[in-house]
Amino acid sequence: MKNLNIKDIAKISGYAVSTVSRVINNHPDVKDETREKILKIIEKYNYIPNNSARNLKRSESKNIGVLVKGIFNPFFSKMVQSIEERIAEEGYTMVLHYNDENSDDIEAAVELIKEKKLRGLVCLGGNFDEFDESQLIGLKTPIVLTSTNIVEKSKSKKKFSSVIIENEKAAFKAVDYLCRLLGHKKIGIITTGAGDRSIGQLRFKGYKKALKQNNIDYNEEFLEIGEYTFESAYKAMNRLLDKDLGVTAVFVTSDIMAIGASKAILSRGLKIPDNISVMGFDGIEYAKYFHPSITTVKQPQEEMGNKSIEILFGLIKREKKHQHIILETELIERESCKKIL
Amino acid sequence: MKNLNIKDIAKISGYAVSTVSRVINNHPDVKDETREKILKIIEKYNYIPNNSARNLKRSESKNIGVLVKGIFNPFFSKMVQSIEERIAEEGYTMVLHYNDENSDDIEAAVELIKEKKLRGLVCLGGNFDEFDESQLIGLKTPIVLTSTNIVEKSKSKKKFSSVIIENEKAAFKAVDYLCRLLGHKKIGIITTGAGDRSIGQLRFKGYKKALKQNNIDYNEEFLEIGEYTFESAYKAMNRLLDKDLGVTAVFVTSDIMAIGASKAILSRGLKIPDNISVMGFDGIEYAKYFHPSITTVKQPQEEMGNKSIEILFGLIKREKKHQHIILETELIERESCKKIL
DNA sequence: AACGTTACCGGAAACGTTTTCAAAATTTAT
DNA sequence: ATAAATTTTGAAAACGTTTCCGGTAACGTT
Repeated sequence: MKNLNIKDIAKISGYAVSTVSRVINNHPDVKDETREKILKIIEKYNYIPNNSARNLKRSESKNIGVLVKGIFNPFFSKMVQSIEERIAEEGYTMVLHYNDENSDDIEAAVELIKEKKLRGLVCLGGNFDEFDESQLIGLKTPIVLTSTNIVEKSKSKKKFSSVIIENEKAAFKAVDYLCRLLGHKKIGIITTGAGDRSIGQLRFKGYKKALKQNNIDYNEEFLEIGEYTFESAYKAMNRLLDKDLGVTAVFVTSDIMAIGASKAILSRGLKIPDNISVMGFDGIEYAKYFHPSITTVKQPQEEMGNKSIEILFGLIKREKKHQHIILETELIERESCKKIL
Repeated sequence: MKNLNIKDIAKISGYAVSTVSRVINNHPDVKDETREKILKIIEKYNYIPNNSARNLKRSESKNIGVLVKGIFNPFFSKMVQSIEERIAEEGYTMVLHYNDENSDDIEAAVELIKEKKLRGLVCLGGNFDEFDESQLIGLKTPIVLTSTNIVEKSKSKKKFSSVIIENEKAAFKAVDYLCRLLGHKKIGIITTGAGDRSIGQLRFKGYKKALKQNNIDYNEEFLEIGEYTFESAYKAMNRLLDKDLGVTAVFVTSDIMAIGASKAILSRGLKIPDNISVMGFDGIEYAKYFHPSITTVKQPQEEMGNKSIEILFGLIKREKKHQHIILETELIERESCKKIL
């Protein structure tokens, strides 16, 4: 029992192929009565239009790409999930691609678009700062950059959309909280460091700014660099502790890493927050269920995902123009930070 | 500068369309010299074949579906990632679909296959026990079921492949360890409970069997049911604790849940493992970095992913038949369990 | 009654490939 | 050298849709 095609349906129903086509695309030019009839037959014979043929004909696919940077960060998993939902709802299909830590993101994006004939692309994370916008110039495929280090270039014609948080500002908020409200003076930092304008470095800037504002000298001994993994942060924290600097707090620029760092602290028999306060970043669920639960700066994940896909569809349907959206973060006070005595 | 098609390349190169087609599909029937020439031109003009057209013509796509059950379990994220890699390597594209907790998995699978014209499908998790194999009967699309509750039906013609662990046995191992090696007698259990033959229930059986083997009576007060989330396990553990049964250990049938449960214990000021030992299941990375790190039964995630995709490609290329593979689990001793005094 | 509109429908030409079949070119055998 | 076998190529027919371009039928208007 091979799959039926539109011709079969046409034959069975007694109408022409074009009419059947019109009903599946619910084109207005068809009488209600015949629409009914044809739909009934389609239903009965369980006919599913061949997508390749459609796409070929329309020379466009119903594929939306999601390019996610970095391995295994639950921060993204959640977003991917809700994005997939929305994509499916709209009748599109999601093609997901992971991009490893050290590959050129913009290149991967362009490649993906061309190869998979994408209708749109959302990039989750990654380094998109100093890329050459001219690479995007031929593409009519809309791109939205989410949770990246992009910064709005004032006058340039927008070739993409973005939805981001202000990393520097958010980091400032976190560290300022540590200094000003909780009275810490010796604050370590564990961040990530690929590129001068990477997210990790942006957050690092916020850290320094907060120190300065609170009249604390920055000491580069307090800085350790890691990657977005438990393990690397665990090691980084151990290095920091080994230096015996007497830090009373540490700002870790991702929750995953904050957990790794906390584990290192706890494993040495130190107490959180009694001996050291730990401040995370991201707002993943894990952080809440660590013990002690981790104080963090929450990025509005759901909103970021929703907004991104909303913008993307606006673009695809040509109802809207490119936009740059900045979302607010929220400091969530939990158990891992406390006032210094 | 619109995209070139095969005709353009043919024209430019001076060969016929069919010859160009042969070189892109590296068909043997073409002289090395002309292959070279044509490849050079393809390269130069950056020609990418139109997938829709190919698929249409070959009446098959290069899409491989991955249907993952349940929301947000890092246990799966990792597998998805490595699966995606392998799929991409083979020149296929992954279409990922999440299936929520309470939908019919087999139905979703069949739907997905038809709609997206999949070349193969791997299902991660889900309930596939008592499904009607006849639903698969028309499909030539190979399916491999991974990490599901499927059990090999002896004589039935295989309509699918599977790669699983023996849940009951693995759970037995965990609980037996608690009883026999560590001397616990009052052991709570938190598991999941959709359906009588769900994974959670299989593990529950292993729990009961271990108790029996160690001459411990099963008391149904010791059982709490939850879902695969931190939150639900957190609550379940609190319910269990509220009953004041004097449990000295608890077996939680997923690491995510074990963490939620641990958090509940710790939040009450109880110590792990001094007051209560916690045994997890799955072997996700987070369990290692929780404090105390959680003793668990590790499923070989990477191997499961690799094996699944290997089988799938064997099937797609018709080099192999359906297989049912059972992988071994490993009990990883960490800090959360200790001998009873 | 004749006309112009409008609503609905059908025919057929694309879309960009792969593949079959046969022809042309080349090699090998005689 | 010629024939036979082999390798390499080209022409053209699909694959299953969408859509343009007309055509018919039904309707209202004068």
